[in-house]
Amino acid sequence: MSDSDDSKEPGVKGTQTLMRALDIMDEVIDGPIRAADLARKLGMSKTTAHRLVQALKSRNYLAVTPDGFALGPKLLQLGVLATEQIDFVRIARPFMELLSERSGFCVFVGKREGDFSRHLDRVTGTQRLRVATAPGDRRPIAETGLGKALLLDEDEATWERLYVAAKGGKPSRAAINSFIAEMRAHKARGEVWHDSELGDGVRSIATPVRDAKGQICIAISIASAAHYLTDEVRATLAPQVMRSAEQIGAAVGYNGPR
Amino acid sequence: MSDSDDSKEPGVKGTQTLMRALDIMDEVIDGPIRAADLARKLGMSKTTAHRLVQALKSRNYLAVTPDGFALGPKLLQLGVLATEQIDFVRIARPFMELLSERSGFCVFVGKREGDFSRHLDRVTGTQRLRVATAPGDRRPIAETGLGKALLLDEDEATWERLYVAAKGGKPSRAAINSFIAEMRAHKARGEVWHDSELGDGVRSIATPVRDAKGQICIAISIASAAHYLTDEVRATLAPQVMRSAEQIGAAVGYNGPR
DNA sequence: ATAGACGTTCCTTTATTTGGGACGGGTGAC
DNA sequence: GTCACCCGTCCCAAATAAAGGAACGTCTAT
Repeated sequence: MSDSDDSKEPGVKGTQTLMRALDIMDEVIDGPIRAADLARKLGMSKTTAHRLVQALKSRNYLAVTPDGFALGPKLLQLGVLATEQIDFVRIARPFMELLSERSGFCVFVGKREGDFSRHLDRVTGTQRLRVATAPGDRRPIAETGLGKALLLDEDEATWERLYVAAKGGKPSRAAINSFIAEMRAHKARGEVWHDSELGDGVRSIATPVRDAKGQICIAISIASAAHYLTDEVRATLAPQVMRSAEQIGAAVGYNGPR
Repeated sequence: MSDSDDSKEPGVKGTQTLMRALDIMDEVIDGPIRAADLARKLGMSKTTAHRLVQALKSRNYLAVTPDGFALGPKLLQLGVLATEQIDFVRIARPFMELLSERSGFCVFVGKREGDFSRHLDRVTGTQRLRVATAPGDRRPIAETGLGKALLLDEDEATWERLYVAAKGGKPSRAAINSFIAEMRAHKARGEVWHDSELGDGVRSIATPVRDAKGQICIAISIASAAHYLTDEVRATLAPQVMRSAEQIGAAVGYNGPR
């Protein structure tokens, strides 16, 4: 299965050897595979497949198993280091710009910091009215759409705790239950539809982005005044936001629910 | 930091392009680096470095940052998948065989399973007297040398809990304290020196193996009758066991304490 | 304004990679 | 038991792919 490599990648020229080796890596992703099978699948001679596989193995990018070649230990190392080096914001940027351009709204990205959400970056849309939230802002996580998106994987006890924390005082039982009910709806939808409780008429659509481990690492959102982001507009935009989040997820290695 | 790649790797022939690309990956491991610097460091023309870097980037093995090139999102994906595919036992095998050959003793490998340690594999040494533990055996984790090695990163409360669990009944406070004191010594040494409390005269030297995340993933041990594994022999073998564990760690991507 | 550094593109030469072919070993069928 | 088939491995001549010199545009620091 997997996608047969039909597409003639535009690929940089003058790197056939490298590209073929990386093609091999892509095949091995699907599980251990025999060198001879690689040659067939990728349309190269047995000799070439053999040579590349040996090279990859000598660098520990591949490991030998009784079932053929599998991903090697070097990838464990690189994977961990990549996690430290990768800057999710930078990767997300181009997708955010695209989303902003298409929708005309401001797009935000943020991550969780303990019980808070930190706004990391934004792309200002063409909209005249701008939401004031600036990169760097930190807000109680249960208070913002972005924050709530970051919480979709948490359990209800955590939702309650953070909601209470966000409210500072002691919200009524009814308020808490109402919040949890909303969160359930967001979770079911996979996307947060947020109306600010501050009465400033700010509305947002926020969606979590998942990393290679399937965990929520950041979230993106579109925010504007309810005047612009009407129910109707929201219904139109919601799928777009979600698609953008999915694309960013794919860019950071998310493989989809498994 | 890291070994400068001075050595003319024996490397498979007919893969210059691939090797150079992987050399680039190795350089990028140390942090974002500029294409021109890569060309200098690796002794290739700026053009070549540029071409390879572009190719790597097009496959998401590298990402662009303001500071140069960094590890890319593809590695996140591969890292996670590799974790699932990699068979620690298979990787450890050759090192265990070497250790067994050099020391003459039985070598074991095992992993943690909750509150138990599971023996996964062994290499039978030249020793006539063999320790009965067979692959597949499961023992209370605080009861074996291998198990204790797997616990070196745990806190003292956990040590106590597992010791009590291993003892079944309620060991005396003195026994518990003595166990914890021993564990402290093992931890400081980075290696477990174990004498069976079962009175069967079994002795072992066990050392944890760390994975790419620095976490203890498996442990290896040498075990034999105290008659063979005398204090003197143990002192000689201990460093060998530790070196083997370190080599296995390196093979699974451990980067050393950071 | 100038000099240096970086990223990028183009083009020719060269050396690297390619793949056919052959060998040895292992496995299963007959 | 022999035979046929498929695997991984090795060798070598041919040809293609990759190397790198040179030149350009841009940006920054001097």
